[in-house]
This record gives sequence, structure tokens and C-alpha cells, in this order.
Amino acid sequence: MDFKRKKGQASGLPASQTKKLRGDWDDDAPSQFEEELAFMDEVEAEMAMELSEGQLSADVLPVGKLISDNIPPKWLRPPVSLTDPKEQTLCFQQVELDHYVGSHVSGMLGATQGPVPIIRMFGITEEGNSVCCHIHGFAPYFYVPCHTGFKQEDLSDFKKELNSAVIKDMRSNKDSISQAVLAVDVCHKENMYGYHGKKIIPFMKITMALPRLIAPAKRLLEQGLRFGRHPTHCYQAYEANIDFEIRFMVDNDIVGCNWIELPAGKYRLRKESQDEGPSKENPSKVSLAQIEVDISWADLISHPAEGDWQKIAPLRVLSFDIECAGRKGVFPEPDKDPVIQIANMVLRQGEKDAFIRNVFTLGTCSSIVGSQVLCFDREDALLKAWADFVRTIDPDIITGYNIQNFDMPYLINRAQTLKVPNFPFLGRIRSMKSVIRDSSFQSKQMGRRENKVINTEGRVQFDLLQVLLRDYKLRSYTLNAVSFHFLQEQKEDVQHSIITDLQNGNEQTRRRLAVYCLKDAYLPLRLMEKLMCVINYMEMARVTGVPLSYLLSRGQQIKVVSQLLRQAMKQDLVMPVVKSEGGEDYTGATVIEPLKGYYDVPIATLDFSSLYPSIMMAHNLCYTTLLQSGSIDKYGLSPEDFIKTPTGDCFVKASIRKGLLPEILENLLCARKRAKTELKKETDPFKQKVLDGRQLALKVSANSVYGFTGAQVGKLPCLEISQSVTGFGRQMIEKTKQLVESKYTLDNGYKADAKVIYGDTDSVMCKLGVQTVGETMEIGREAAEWVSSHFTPPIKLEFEKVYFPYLLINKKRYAGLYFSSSANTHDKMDCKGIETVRRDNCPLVANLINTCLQKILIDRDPMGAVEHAKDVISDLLCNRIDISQLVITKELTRTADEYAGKQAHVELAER
DNA sequence: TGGACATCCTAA
DNA sequence: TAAGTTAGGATGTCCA
Repeated sequence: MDFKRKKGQASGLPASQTKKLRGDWDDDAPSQFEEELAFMDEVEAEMAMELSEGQLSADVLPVGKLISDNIPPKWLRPPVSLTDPKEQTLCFQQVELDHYVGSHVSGMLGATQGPVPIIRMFGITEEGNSVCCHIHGFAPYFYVPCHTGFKQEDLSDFKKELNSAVIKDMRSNKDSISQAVLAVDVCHKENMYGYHGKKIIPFMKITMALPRLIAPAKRLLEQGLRFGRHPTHCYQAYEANIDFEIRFMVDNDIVGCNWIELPAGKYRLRKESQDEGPSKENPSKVSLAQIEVDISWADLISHPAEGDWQKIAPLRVLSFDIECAGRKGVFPEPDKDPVIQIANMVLRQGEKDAFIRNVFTLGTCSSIVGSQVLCFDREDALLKAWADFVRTIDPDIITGYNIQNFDMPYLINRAQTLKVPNFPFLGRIRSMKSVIRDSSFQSKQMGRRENKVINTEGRVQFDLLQVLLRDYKLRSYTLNAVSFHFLQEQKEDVQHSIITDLQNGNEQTRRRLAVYCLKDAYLPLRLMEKLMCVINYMEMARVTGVPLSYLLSRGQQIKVVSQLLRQAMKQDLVMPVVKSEGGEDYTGATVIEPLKGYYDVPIATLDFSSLYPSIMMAHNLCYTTLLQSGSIDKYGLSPEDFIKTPTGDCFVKASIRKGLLPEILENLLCARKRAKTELKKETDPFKQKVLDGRQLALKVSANSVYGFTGAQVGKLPCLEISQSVTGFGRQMIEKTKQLVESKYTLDNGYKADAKVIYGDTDSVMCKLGVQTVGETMEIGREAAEWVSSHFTPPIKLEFEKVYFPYLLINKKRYAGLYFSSSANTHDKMDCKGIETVRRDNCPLVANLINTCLQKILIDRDPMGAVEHAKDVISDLLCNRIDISQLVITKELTRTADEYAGKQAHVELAER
């Protein structure tokens, strides 16, 4: 290798001496982070005896030009013990899958002519070996209903006609496909949209040669196809819009990140390419995975994530960060500004610390205890070595902070500028160049989001910034702010503006930069651990059945589609393709008109738990139970067979047909209950985390089913369902208010007339007229139980908490002291919708309002709040504004914004 | 100056 | 080609 290695040694210079050696830039003691790094070395030294990993093995010798030959042993994966595929089964946890178009491999299932789709699965064995599995013979398909008068003997004519239509439709046919339609079979299915008297009708299952042929075939059939003696007929397509990977997973009971077993004798091991070249019989390895195999789709076994199969393989997680030497005041540009450092941390999932810690530097750099320092004279050598490093350590998950939109594209563009050979091959497929694509992703939920996408086949990019943007609402998303928020820890203190100066200094100043860079690679790992990202995302993938990477690259709908298809398949129900067009919005939830004011009495809060899912379950609301106009007469249904919802839509009862959606929801909520019980019993903290991640994923999934039916620009909108759900919800909150106010009265022997002072969607706030929190809790519990009895199970009203005191400012704006675990002490001060929780105010306003609320609610000193507000303002404006009211508005916000706003902008501009 | 409308962000 | 829902407050902008 063309670089010098400087290994930081645990027995190196004591901290006090290192300090003296440093340049002018460094006037502070070694940071806590440096001590942490050093400590990791010590821990490792102790464990060194036990480490079995890291010995060079014959199975992972260098691969052509993509990997250099002088490899630190630690970087390698453990040696492969699999030698005899006839005798040994191969089990691995799949973490990523995709498909490609290749040619038939003899001995495998599937078409023997022309291009064929091949599913490619990447995963890790329990021993930590990487696996690439080519799965053969699975072909894409969709359905159309047979038209009336269709006979079995028409099939071959139909197939021929469709085949030639599809081929004629192709603009070019460079693969010279002659068999676009592989098969047409009649099968009996039912449309899941609407109740049709449970009538199974004949459908044609049309199997195509390639996934990309589905769309034209569907289009041609919709436009109308004529064949044989039949007149032209327009067909409606079913399940023609399902991603090929999802189709494969659903059909084979595979869920994201589950374990796959390849039985002995059923799979074939690929070898490194030999001189005689690849043969059809035995294709050679195309990936960098240690184990590469071929199998027919029908031979693999998928294990549901239960019992022992809940385990997680020792995935390798790489976190990295780069530094560029930008020009003063200009954002670095890859065609001008060099990459000067790349810091890397590699962790085995489940372990506490990274086992590889290093930093690639341009120019010399003093040693850092706890980290390897790899120095390079030339930038192109640095980049080449880094790409080699990535391919060698072979990560399953790549993380970092904003790597997707900054670090990765920058490296690729920079390498291109410098013409670094073989740089942009960062995935597991040797021939696949990693390229940058722009993608814009738009949804009502997240607005328009422009992103860069870089393909790294077989490795999941798990950009922590993207995770945080999706899952957390934060004031600031800088790595510094986020680290402080979750870890109470900060970045190493290096101003962006001095990075270039540090680089141009000496090996000590570059060392300081390296420590900073290392910390930026380290923090994302810490955050992932703290927020349990890998575990939670894996559980979400397992619960919803989609690949891990979909969770970050796709929206909410795909998760519901995946579950819906799985449930539908069991009952021979098929999903229609609907053209989505935005229409009229429907009515949502009721917000009870608040009786605004300051309440110095306990207020009980009663909530319907999982309101929308329980409504759908209680009333059997589903696509499959929906009665479209005329259906009641058509199927001779009597009034006791169906219900009419508050919006006038009709659905058959479960006694006639049990809906898919209620079934899905029951499964999710039952599984959640199970996970929670298991969680209570579990003592192993790691398994606890897994279970907690699971119960959360189950809850979130249940709640997104309603949103799916209401998504008008979606895969299968059904406004009858969603508006019925909100309709029931509106009725229920009204009824709850009435019930509470009618029972808890003086006339009925209670201490006072109860009053519902506010309520939103699924909750009511009740003034019960008793003076203590304890009494309020007692009556609240009783009331919740009594009200519940008026509704169909599993609908349940629960007592949740008492607010005392309670400040009700407006709809969706209130604050109060929150009592739930104890009647004596409050758990927290709860603020909803107020400036303190909004991110469109400067922190000054949030803090001011927060302090005011504390004074009012905790100190019970409203005048103190006014005084405080006055003080703050006079600090700012020398008393020019007269505040006579408690409610602070516009004037202050705007003034404070001007004051603090600039700072906020600087922060935002950082990345 | 006030109303219509857009934008942002939250509650649920 | 892909995108969960509506309600609603606070504020900002435009225009008669």
C-alpha cells in the first residue's frame, strides 16, 4: 500500500506531554472524546485474546483491482467455514434485496430463453459472513378478470395476441424478446374493493418475462384487446402496480430483515472467475460478498421473525465523515476544493464500541491514541485507499451525518475530478458503478424534498440526518444540536472557517482536525445506538414486511400495501389498480369548542385509545365489506346484515364477511399486546430493546392504516372508509361529552355538575367539580369505564391523566401540570400547541413563554409571569413596549425574532 | 384597516 | 413514478 501507517499506541505519550507538543491552535487539554478513544484501545487490548476475527483467510483474498493487497487483518470479515453446499445449509439474515435482469442459469427455475429477472438478496450469517444470493425463476405477474364468455380454450389465443401486442408496442427490442408473456392461467379470485356476495370469479393471471413489461401489458389491456372470435374488450388490471421485490416477498412470506435458509443440496456456491471464463452452468462470482450462491425461488425457506429467528446478525455498520479544505466563506465545491480527511468508525451491530477506528489524512498527522492514522501525500491516493477500505470492511449499513446529500456525492464528484481509478464502486456488485442521481420526493406529509441518490447495491445507506428528519421534530438538525439534545454531548470545537488553516499548519494542527473529524464519525454511531435506529427500523421492516431500505426511501403507503397484499392473498382477494385523482376533502374530527380560561381545579382527561383503528375493527370497515350503490339489493341483504355509518355509507357486518383491514389491525394490536407482555418478562436489556422497538412499530403501523384509506393520491383510496371512520369519531366524542355531563351531576348525588371544557378528536377534558387530584382520578377512571360500556368493543375510553392547574388558551393550545402516576406529584408540565413547542419561534420567545407558564402553573404566580415578561422585554427594548396582558403575541415575537433570528439562520446554514 | 388567502406548524 | 389524514391557530402578504 502506498501510504504510511501510524498506529496510535495505548502506551504512547501521556496526555500532559502530548499537550506540550501541540501547536498554537491547541490551548486546551485533550478532550473527553480523545480519552474515550484511548479507552477503546485499552478495552480492545484486553479482549484481544478472545478475538477470533481478523485472520487472513483464503476465501477473502484480494479481488482484482477493487481491493488492494496489503490489508490490515482486522478489516476482514471472519473466514468462511462453508465448503460443501451439498451437506451444509446456509442461513443468513437478509438486509437488502433488489433485482436485475440477467440470463437463465441452467438447473434453476425460470424461462430458459431471453432475459430473465433475478432477485438478488444480500445478508449476513450468524458468524458474520456476507452473503449474496441470486434467486432464480420468480417472474412478475398481474391479474385481469376474464370477460363473460371466456373459455379455457381461449387462453392460448389470448396469450398470443397479448404477446404480439406487447412486442409491437416496444420502441426497441434490443434484447430481442420473443416471449413477453410467459403464461396466462385462469384462477379464481375476488376483487377486494367492495362486497360482492363472496363470489369468486375467474381471473387470468398473466405472467410476464420482465417487470418492466407489466406496465405496457396493463396499458394495452386497459385500452382494449381483441382476439379470436371475441369483440374488443377493455380489461381492468389488478396488482399490476406492485414493486417486483414486494411481489416476491409477499408471495414467499418474506418480510424485511428476516432469516432465510437455503437447504443443503438445494443451492449452488459460486467461485471466483477462472481462466476458462464464466459458463452458463456455473456463473462465477460477481459480488464482493464472501459467500455467493444461486438458488431457485421455490427452494428457499423463509423464517418468520419469531422465537430464535428474532435474532440480529452481527451486521457491520460503517460511519464516516469527510473534511474539505474550502475557500474562505465559500461552500466547498468538489471540482475545486480537496478532500483532506476521512474518518471512519466500524461497529458490529450489538457491540458497544467500534472495532475499527481510523482517519485518512492528507499530509502528515500526529498519532491519536485509540485511532489509526493513515497519512497520504496525494489526495487521489487517499480517495483510492478509502474506496478500497470500504470494499474491504464490506459494511452492510453505511451511516454518517448528511452523507446522502453531502459526503457521498462530494467524494464521488471529487474522485471523478481527480480521475481516481475504480473509486465509485462502493456497492457489493463489482461491475456496478455508484452514480449520483437527483430525486425529488413529494408528499403532503413532508412537502417537497430534493435528494441525491447514490446506488450502493447490497449496502443500506442509513443517513442519520434523514432518520432524524423523518422521525423527530427538532428545532435544529445540526449534528451539534442533535448530539446535545440526545446525548448531552457536543462536537469537538473547531470552527468551519479554520479548517483550511488547520490543514495548512503542521502535523499537530492536522491532528486536531482529525480528532474533530473522528468525532463527527463517532457521534452518528452513538446516536444510532441511543435512538436504537437499527433495531427499531428492523422491527418496522419485519412488522410491515418491506425491505429496510424502503423505510428511508419510500413513504407510508408501501407498508400498508405490503400488509394488505399478504392478508388478501390468504382469501384469494386481489387488489385493483385505481387511477388516483385528488378530489374533495372529507370531514375530519371534531374539536369541542373550548371554554377558555385558567382552571385552578383538577381536570380529568379521558382518551379513546387507538381511536381510528378501534373504530375500523368495531364496525368492520374495509374495502371488502363496503357496499357500493345497488349492492344491498343485488345480494339480497337484510338490514341486520349491514350497518349504515354516520356518513351514510354501508358496510356488511363481520357475520357476513370479516374485513381485511380489521384483521390486519387485530393482528397488529394483538402482536403489540404480546410484545408488551414479553417485554415485561424479558430481563436481557438487548432483547428488551428489540421488543420495545417492535411494540412501537406495531402501534405506528396500526395508526397508518386509516391514513392509507384517505390518501386520495394513493394506491387504494376509499373515502367511504375514511369518512366513516371520522364520522364515527365525531359521533363518539359528542356522545362521550353528553354521557359524562348527564351522569356526573348534583342531581345524581355527585359533588357538582361535571362539565366537558374541551376535547379534540379522541379526548375529552372534564371538570368534575372535585377539589383533589386523587378524587378526580377516581371518578375519571370510573367515568371512562362507564362510558366505554356504551360503545362496541374494542372501542375503549381510558382515563389517562389529570391536569391541575390547567390553562386553556384556545383550540389546540393549552398547558397544565400533568398527573398520572401519582396524585401527589406532577410528572411534568405539559404544553400543547403553544410557542414553547413550536419551532417557528426563536428560542427567546419559547423560553420566555415557558418561564411564564411555569410561574403561572407551578408557582401559581401570574403576576410574577407578567413581571418576568416585562423584565425580558425591557432588557431588549428599554421598556418601550407596554405589556398589560398575559398573552404575549406579535410584538414580542417579532422583536425577539429580529434579535435571535440571525443566530438561528447562521445555525441553519451550517450544512 | 380589514378581509381573503397563503404559509407554517402543530394536535390528534 | 411516488406521494398517510383533517382541523385549526398564528402570522404574513396583498389589495381595495
